[in-house]
Amino acid sequence: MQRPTIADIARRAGVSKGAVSFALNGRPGVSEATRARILRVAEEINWRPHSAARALGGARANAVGLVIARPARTLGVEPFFARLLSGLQAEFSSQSIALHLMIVEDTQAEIEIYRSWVSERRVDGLVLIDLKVRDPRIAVVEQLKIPAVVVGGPGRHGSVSSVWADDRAAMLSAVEYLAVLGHTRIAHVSGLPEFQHTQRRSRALRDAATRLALPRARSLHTDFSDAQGAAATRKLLAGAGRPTAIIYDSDLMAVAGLGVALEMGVPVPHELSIISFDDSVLAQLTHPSLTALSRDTYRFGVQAAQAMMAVLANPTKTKNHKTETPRLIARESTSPTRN
Amino acid sequence: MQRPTIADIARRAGVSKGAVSFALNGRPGVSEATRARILRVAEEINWRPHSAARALGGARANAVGLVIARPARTLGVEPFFARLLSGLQAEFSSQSIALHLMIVEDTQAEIEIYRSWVSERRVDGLVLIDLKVRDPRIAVVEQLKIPAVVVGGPGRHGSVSSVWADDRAAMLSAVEYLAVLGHTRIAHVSGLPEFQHTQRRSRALRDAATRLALPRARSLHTDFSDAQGAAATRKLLAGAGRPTAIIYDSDLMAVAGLGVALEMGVPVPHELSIISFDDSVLAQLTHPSLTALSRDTYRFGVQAAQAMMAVLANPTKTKNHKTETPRLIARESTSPTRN
DNA sequence: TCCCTCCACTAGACCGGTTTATCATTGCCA
DNA sequence: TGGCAATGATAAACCGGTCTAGTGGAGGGA
Repeated sequence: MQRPTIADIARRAGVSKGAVSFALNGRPGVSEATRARILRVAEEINWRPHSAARALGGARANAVGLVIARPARTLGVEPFFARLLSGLQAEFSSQSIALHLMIVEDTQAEIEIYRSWVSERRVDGLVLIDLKVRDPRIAVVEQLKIPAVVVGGPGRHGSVSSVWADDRAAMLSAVEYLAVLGHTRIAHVSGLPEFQHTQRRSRALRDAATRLALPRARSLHTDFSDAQGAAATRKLLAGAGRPTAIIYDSDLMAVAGLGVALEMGVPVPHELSIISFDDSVLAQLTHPSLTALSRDTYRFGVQAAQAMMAVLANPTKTKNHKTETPRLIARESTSPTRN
Repeated sequence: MQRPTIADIARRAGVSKGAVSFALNGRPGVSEATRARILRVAEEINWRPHSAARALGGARANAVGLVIARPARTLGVEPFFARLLSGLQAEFSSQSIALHLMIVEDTQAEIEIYRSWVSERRVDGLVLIDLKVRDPRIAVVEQLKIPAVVVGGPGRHGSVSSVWADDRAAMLSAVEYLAVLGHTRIAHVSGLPEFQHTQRRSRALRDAATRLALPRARSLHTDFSDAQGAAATRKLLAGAGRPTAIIYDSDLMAVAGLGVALEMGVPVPHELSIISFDDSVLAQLTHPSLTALSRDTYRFGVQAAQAMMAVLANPTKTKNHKTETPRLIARESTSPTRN
């Protein structure tokens, strides 16, 4: 027999298709005895649901969509994505939900994909990452009426649930730590300025600088690449009155920056302290190892997935989940100023 | 109006559903004039195909499945996966094919997922990675009659297409390079022994050792984690007659090994040369930077995707695609022996 | 005993496409 | 002019489920 269908089950069990459907989906309408018999027959002939047929009737796709709008190569270089992805997937897997993944060039293409996935019923929900300032995707998912979770709030994301970490508090703790060590000239090599988390970090730095009366606390924007991270470092270290401490928005850039410093003959940590705003093996394997604002990105992914499943279960109830604040792990790349 | 269907188009264009279907799929059965009119109406009411309805009729799912059977966390740590994934996805995206991704615990679970995806028509094809010796998945995909591509042949993968790199030649080039530099005690910190590529590399090392009359050419197996890479290094360096060169099966382990060597006071490259059997920023950012067998993993992913699409286009025609052989890029971690 | 309700189950419509069988025209050739 | 094939289009079946309206029979209360 080709692929068994519920009609086959119905015939063998001597009942109707409807009864089989009820039995297989655990809903009332059949007696326990009949249900057991139907389930046994289904097992016997190794029946599997046909997702397409189910979806036609308006049922779940059992998949969640994730679109990444960055150059495809960065996915491979940036550890953050891979770890987030594995956390997301691990949690979804436990509910047999697959991840529908696509990498596109820009936000406009991302929105197109959302529209087509939703209209084709390919996914039950969407996970949005890299929340931007005035992000156009928010309006789109609200209009499409599809359950969604934003990774990286809180911000203006309307009625959409979010999962976020307190970047501001993390940045403040890093600056205060450096201030206690005697640093006054602190620089920040940040990511793309249109991202909300980049803005929050930059703003936190400015606020802390004002409060602690630190001069020259400035943020240099990059595209998150190691190349631009290195270039920013070179620029910072070449100028007069160079910083005694640099905070990098990713471990990749921090490692690149460390390389530049050593290459330029600036000893770390003796003349330059380095903090990475993200932790991974990368930060731990360098010499000196990097002081980092550490959080469990894998777990962050797990929490995002849980938030998604909560919204799927009850689309009307949205919520902002605050996750653990990245906390400073002091390693070898920071020390008191010599002064 | 709710979601427009072809029935809506048919009504507005004054034709039948069948004609609309023919027109939209560019097949004969309608005149050019009618086709143009139908397409215009479809455009007007912003019609999108309903993938589920299509799939019911036996059409394409426009998605390819990838299951990774390793602990979810390694996906985030191992740069190889992420780069492969981005290459795959980039190529698939160009044909609007999505990647259906799932991470599972073991091969058995992986096989279960294959069965359910295929029977639910969720995917048009499968990409298999981490080919093992006598891999049970091969028989499964052949039995399921689903187009598949194995990443990392050649080996016993029956009628399934494969994409592979010549690990053997790469390993030989690395060993010969070390031999020319005067190294005679060469060790190999490898990955899981059940993987075919691990075996090919170990065997190539043994063969080269025999041919070049090198004593003590041995392979130590690990699980690819940085922890086991470090442990293997510690073991190698602590013993008497320690190796003067170590080849690591991944850049992650190589970086971890480098850390151990420096920690144990073994200067690199003066007393120990290190080669990484995989290249990435990781290998380039360390000090000293790592000599590596480099290949474009992103491109490897692109080629795997192309092979997949070739099989999708013509399932009967399978082929083994050999990709570029990793070539040695000499950096700072290798030098002649002092002798 | 009659009527009503509840339960277990059935028949069949339905979801949105694809595909096949059929039909009406038209054009061509003998 | 008749016969036949090719063309353009239609109606209806079909894919494999879900879901709703409806049916028959058992049980309970008056």
